[in-house]
Amino acid sequence: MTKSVPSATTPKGEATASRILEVALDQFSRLGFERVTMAGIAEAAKVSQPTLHYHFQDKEHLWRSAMLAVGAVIAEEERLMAAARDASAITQLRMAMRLFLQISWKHPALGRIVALEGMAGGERLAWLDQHLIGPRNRRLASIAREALAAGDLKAYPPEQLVITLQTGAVGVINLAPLMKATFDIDPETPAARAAHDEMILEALLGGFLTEKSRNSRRTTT
Amino acid sequence: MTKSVPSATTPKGEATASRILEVALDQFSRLGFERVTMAGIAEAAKVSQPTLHYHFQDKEHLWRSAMLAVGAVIAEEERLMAAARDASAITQLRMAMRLFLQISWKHPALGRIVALEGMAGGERLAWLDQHLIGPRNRRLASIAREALAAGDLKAYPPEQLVITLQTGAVGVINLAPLMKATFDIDPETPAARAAHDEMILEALLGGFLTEKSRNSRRTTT
DNA sequence: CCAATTTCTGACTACAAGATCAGGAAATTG
DNA sequence: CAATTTCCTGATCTTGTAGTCAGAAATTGG
Repeated sequence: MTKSVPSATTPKGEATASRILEVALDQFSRLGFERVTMAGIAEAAKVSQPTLHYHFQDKEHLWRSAMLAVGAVIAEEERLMAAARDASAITQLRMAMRLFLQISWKHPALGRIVALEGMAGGERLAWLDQHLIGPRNRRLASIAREALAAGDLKAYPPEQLVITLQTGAVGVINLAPLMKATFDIDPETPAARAAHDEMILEALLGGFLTEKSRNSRRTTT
Repeated sequence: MTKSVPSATTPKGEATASRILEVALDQFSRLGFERVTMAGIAEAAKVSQPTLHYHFQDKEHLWRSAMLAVGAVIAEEERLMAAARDASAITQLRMAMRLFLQISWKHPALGRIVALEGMAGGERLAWLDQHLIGPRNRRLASIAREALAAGDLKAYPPEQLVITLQTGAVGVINLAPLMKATFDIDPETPAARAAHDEMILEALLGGFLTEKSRNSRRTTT
């Protein structure tokens, strides 16, 4: 679009760029776009502030680059989902939830960013919707619609169902600071995490299943 | 604490102050603290920017005042809950969820702010925890613990359970802009809202109940 | 209707943060 | 190892925004 950045061509350059991206992703996801300062990122990445502008034109570009880094993770998820395209809709949905949890633990940034921008609206949400979450969520909704038609899901609007499942699943993960403040609990603890995963897959997802599909449950890792 | 604001003593003054509060609450909850500008609030409230400083010392105080305004709503909720202190824990929990939904629709600001600050951590979260959400959540958790002991709830950590229920319940409400962007759906529509409430109370909450308590369900409005 | 008090504003200041640029350091290449 | 290119930084500019202040406007009470 604009004069593309000298796009790192040297190992050294790429190393710094990716270090910056890592820090940026973490901060953006935890604090949101405006609360993050270029100087803060620079400091955490052990570079001077203008270096950020060398590798990524401006804050907006840096944000997008960080998002695309997460995008790679989603792509991976999609790939795994595609491998199971023949399975029943309800099986795909279960698998999607399991994957969603895995990813959310490994990259909490994604869920937090979606929450932040999804509440605010605006250009960044539009970009996220177009490039990252839109297609995925629409696909999930259509799978839910299928499952509903097959009588495996209770009869609720698939879009609301999908969003509710996801927000419920990542609530505890996103709100880790709140959990700490209110209950003095760290959800990242292996025990807490295991309990959470089971709770989401059994109780939360289970609540949306019909009796029929709940009984025919299989393969639970 | 500091020299208290001339604390509105004239009808005119109180009127503007509350108009400012209303605007501030809306903007803070939708955008988060830093994305909101004093000038923006002033404009929306049809006053000059220094007026904000006249009624509320600074941005921080304005934010807190706005939060306390929501606090009044929570207090009301607490009052209603207190009236049912004799009911079984599981009944109280059901009632709490119904109230939570009602409040969330009427004052979406609360849920959004908790989400925003609960992810970021920091001083404002500490303040929120202390003044608004902490006591309430701890009480809910202890009710959940009771219900669990009574064999009405599946055996998951009550704290995580409570947060998951809440985040699931408000997900669609908080993420209204995302629903619009991705699905072109407006969750505020009476139909969508009714479907959502039913979904939360039946499926979401239902998923966490034991068979025992699910069968003995009563009074559903 | 006048004086006192509260309410509000225009003009201004201070400062934080994003962005720019000239030039130096480091790496790469022939 | 010299030339060239990439990478990085200190210094500086610019802008947006919170906050101040003197005084005008409006409101209230006698």
